[in-house]
Amino acid sequence: MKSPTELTEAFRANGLKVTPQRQLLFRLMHGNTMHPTADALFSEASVQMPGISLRTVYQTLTDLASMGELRLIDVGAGAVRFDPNVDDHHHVVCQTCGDVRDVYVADSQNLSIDGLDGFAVDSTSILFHGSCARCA
Amino acid sequence: MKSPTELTEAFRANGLKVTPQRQLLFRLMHGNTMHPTADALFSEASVQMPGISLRTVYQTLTDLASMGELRLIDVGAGAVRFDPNVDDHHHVVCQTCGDVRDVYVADSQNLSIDGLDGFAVDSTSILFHGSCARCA
DNA sequence: TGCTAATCTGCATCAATTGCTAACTAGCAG
DNA sequence: CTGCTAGTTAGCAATTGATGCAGATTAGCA
Ligand SMILES: [Mn+2]
Ligand SMILES: [Mn+2]
Ligand SMILES: [Zn+2]
Ligand SMILES: [Zn+2]
Repeated sequence: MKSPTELTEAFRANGLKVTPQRQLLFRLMHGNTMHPTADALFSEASVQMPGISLRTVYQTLTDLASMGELRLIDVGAGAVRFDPNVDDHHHVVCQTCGDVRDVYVADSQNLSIDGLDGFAVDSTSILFHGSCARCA
Repeated sequence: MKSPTELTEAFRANGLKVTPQRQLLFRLMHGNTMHPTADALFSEASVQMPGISLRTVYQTLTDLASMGELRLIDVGAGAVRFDPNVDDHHHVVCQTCGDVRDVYVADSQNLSIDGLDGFAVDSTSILFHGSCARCA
């Protein structure tokens, strides 16, 4: 994800306005490695800006995602996670505490795959399920 | 997934009863490659057994899953899919029509992975997103 | 044939997300 | 610096997928 300053530019360039709510979310997401849910972000944002709406959090995250600044991660349980890391990477989720961490997989393109005939693949997501060090 | 006859045995062995509703669902799921949702199965089941409850469909599918006879597949949009194929395999989903097909990935254990330190991995799911032949 | 624990149905509830709209405001034109 | 207006926000309703619950029903055994 771009920096808050760069996002300010990018939003205005797209005819979108830069509001205090959006700037706050730019800051909360920038460099965030927690893979937070919309609701978790809403809680954090509410500390600095009481009265901000959960709806606005969803809205802004969706905007950022459609601009390619965020990725949506579905770990198969509960709410979707938002990820400012748009590099090619994958995830591991702890099935006990729900923590999500980045995983980098080399040669994920060179897998020997059977069953993709007729399919044009756009993207691949690899999700590891397990137990983190703390929950071991 | 075991055959309807074998499941009848297995259910009784576990102290579970074998009802007409369950038998119907055993039959509908056996060899089913559609990766149906609970609701899709409910529709199919309702044809042969009007009045069957969606709640019963969920219940039975959950029972089968916890007996290891079914796998739950989350394709990241809409409802969970149920899969009688419990072999080690993965999936490709058409982002247009939602169709899900089996994919077999060789050497998925031998991936060169960075970021799993401290994590004990139980399972890995690989999901390919794309466009099927019909929706191309 | 009768008993009883398990099951089924139907409805309430829940969690996550999206739809809607009146009030508000960023950002530009004058 | 003002006023306008398209875009945004807050708050609440609605939707979707799934689970909780309880009274009526039934499989399976004595
Ligand atoms: Mn990530
Ligand atoms: Mn499958
Ligand atoms: Zn953990
Ligand atoms: Zn398709």
